[in-house]
Amino acid sequence: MARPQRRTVRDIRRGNRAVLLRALYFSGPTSRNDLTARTGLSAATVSTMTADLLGENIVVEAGQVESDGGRPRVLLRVNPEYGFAVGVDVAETHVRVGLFDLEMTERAKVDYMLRPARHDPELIARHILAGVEVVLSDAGVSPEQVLGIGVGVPGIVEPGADGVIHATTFGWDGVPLGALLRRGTSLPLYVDNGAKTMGQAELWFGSGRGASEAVIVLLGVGVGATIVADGTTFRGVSSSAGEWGHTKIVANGRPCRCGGRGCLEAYIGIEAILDRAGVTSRGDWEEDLAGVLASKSPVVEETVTYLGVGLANLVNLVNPEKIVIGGWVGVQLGESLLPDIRRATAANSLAEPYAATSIVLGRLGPDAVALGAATLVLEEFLNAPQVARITAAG
Amino acid sequence: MARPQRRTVRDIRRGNRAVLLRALYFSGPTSRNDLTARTGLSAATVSTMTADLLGENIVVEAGQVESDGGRPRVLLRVNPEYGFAVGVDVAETHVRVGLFDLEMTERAKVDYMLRPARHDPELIARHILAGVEVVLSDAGVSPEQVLGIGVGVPGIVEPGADGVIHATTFGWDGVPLGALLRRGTSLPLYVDNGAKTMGQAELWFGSGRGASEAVIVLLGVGVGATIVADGTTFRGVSSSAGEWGHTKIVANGRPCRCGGRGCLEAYIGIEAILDRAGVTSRGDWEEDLAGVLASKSPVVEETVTYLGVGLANLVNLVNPEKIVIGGWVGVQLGESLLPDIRRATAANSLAEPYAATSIVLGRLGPDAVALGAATLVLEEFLNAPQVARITAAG
DNA sequence: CATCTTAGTTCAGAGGCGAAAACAAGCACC
DNA sequence: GGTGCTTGTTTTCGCCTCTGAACTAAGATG
Repeated sequence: MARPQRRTVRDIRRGNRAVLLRALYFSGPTSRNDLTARTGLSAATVSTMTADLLGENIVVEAGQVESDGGRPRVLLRVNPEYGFAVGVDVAETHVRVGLFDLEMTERAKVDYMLRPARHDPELIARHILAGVEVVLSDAGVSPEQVLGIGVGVPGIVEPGADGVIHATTFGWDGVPLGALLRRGTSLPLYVDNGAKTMGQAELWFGSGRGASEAVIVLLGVGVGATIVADGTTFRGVSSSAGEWGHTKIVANGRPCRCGGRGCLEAYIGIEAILDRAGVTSRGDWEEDLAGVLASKSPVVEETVTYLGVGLANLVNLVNPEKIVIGGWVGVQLGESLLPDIRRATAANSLAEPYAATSIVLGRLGPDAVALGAATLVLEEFLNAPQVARITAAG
Repeated sequence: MARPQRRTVRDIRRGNRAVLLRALYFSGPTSRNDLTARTGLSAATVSTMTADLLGENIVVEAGQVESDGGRPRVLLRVNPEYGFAVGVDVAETHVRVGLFDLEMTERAKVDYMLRPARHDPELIARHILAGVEVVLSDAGVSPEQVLGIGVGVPGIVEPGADGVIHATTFGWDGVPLGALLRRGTSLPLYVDNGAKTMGQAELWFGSGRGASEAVIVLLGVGVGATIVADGTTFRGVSSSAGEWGHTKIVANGRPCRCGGRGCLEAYIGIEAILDRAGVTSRGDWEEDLAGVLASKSPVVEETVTYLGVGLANLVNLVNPEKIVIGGWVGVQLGESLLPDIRRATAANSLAEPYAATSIVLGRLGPDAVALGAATLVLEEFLNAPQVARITAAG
């Protein structure tokens, strides 16, 4: 029942151009000849299309490589300075703004600390807008060169132009962050859930690279997941798909801060782990968690079991080829306990889907949220790179 | 990271043809004029394309309708007799083979009872092949008119041409049913999990009609789900996605026939319900369940709660616009308890995704498995209806 | 019967792709 | 250095698809 759209001959060009650009982007420096093989396009088409892209400065030459006996291949690659993307991570404790070139190399960044419980939407919007100006001037990039701004936020982001957010932890219920930002900038905006942007980052540049069906889970203060179907983030009807943390693993179990009972997050969220271990934190959760892990307390094993149950449910329901465990809690747990986590998952999932899944740790650090947010911009660029742009760089 | 394919001008035609045919199929009798509006194609294209389709007998005229003042519109529709599809339901107690025309009207059917525990693959394959011959001759349809055979089976079906099946309840572990059938017929074969074919049927012709993001759950002896993403069944990497019945809702809970503990199926599968109610069945499960429901035993409320938890997990994780409850247990429960089920689901899911979801009962009876299996053939036909076929009908 | 209205068809033109020919640029060898 | 060989890239040409516009079809109306 998929609803295909009508197509016209122009769409072909656009689509093939995206295919070509993606191949170029992900294969690194590549010759035209290789591109015909990789894309399946004819040499003629590759030739004319690369000529266009070179003319628009989207693609640049990148040296030559000799070919045994014949004319050397000219290597091409996407011009990393054709444009830039801003990635923003709005977290509980800080707002981070990063500027990335098209290769996703960070060119500048700036942090704004948030006083606890100070999550005024206006303030956050001001931080973001100020941050954008700062990173641009730090890196010497002009606004015209920026392809867009991606923002990762906690909570659920409604689909639509206003970027309306529901984030219980912030006390935000229906905050139109996108609209607030729109007042201060005319650049394209992409607002998405932070777990999803992190997932996007791991999918494109981290441990999930190349996977077409995957789940990237984020274990931190909150617990979330990004479900990737057919290579793209699965969003569901109102963009909240992947709320794994509040799926129930114990009917009528421990109370959760969401108001429910028995949520996964109520067992393996960092606060839950510490609580179950009887630790009263003095502020440094990472240290606290390390202490629990070192203690050989039964809480560790229980945590692994609960996580295994949660992961197994994903294995059964989603049947991914890869599960990436990210977030700082996830990585800290996984470093020592990955085999146990795998075992616990296997014990709770069906044999066939479990056999098809590999469970790995995330590779990107906590900056992945901002990187992933910038990747939203990159994705758009790779999908529809047709607007001719004027750049000073090159 | 979706990987688009290169396209050539020919693909446009194929794609637009599919768009047109789908519009024609789902809008019923439609004029060319309406089709231009519905498909977005130009009148010229619609004209030439419908001429082709009429010439191939895929589409036929279906009367006229006057248009105020001008030339009357000629109505067109898909020729229901252009081809036929066979749908097969392989269940624990029987094998059912149905023949459907393109409008999915059943033209003939035949049942083969299976003795309990008699699930020899060869036997089942023979039943299916014999059944195909029977329904064809009963309906007076020749094999050349059949577009394909869809088969719904229990258990997990590996992707690939051999249709390899893992069905614990049948004692099948790696049975290549597709290959077995291939020996006896040269018609196109589509083998899929029965819960998925039922889901497909509800999605196309039942309560799920028109939904793009949906979940169709099947409650019966087993418990399963079909996850629909962007209008198509989501299969995961090895085609086993949707194994909802063995997701855990009580870590370390009741033992399940799958060997695990705390599976949803161990609470709301029919055997589990009866067991929890202390009923020792004398064979008629439907009656037993009716008895339990009438008894006002606390088991009923518990069952609703467990189901609510299971559904809530789907709401949170998948964020569907619609959940369809199917399967005979599902319908029997839902008939009296749907409001309670909704309440239990709401209590265990996040507010935003719950608000976006409507929970409804399935509309199609137990025949939906075979119908859905036939729909696999129909789907293929609507996607790529390009092979010119010779038919006697029309 | 002339005119109006709406439906459907035909035709010319633009834009796309691919096959193959042509061109480019090295290497090897005499 | 010239000649042929090999491989990479560009150009040419034919075929295909879509669309807009002109055109034909068919009924209603007065």
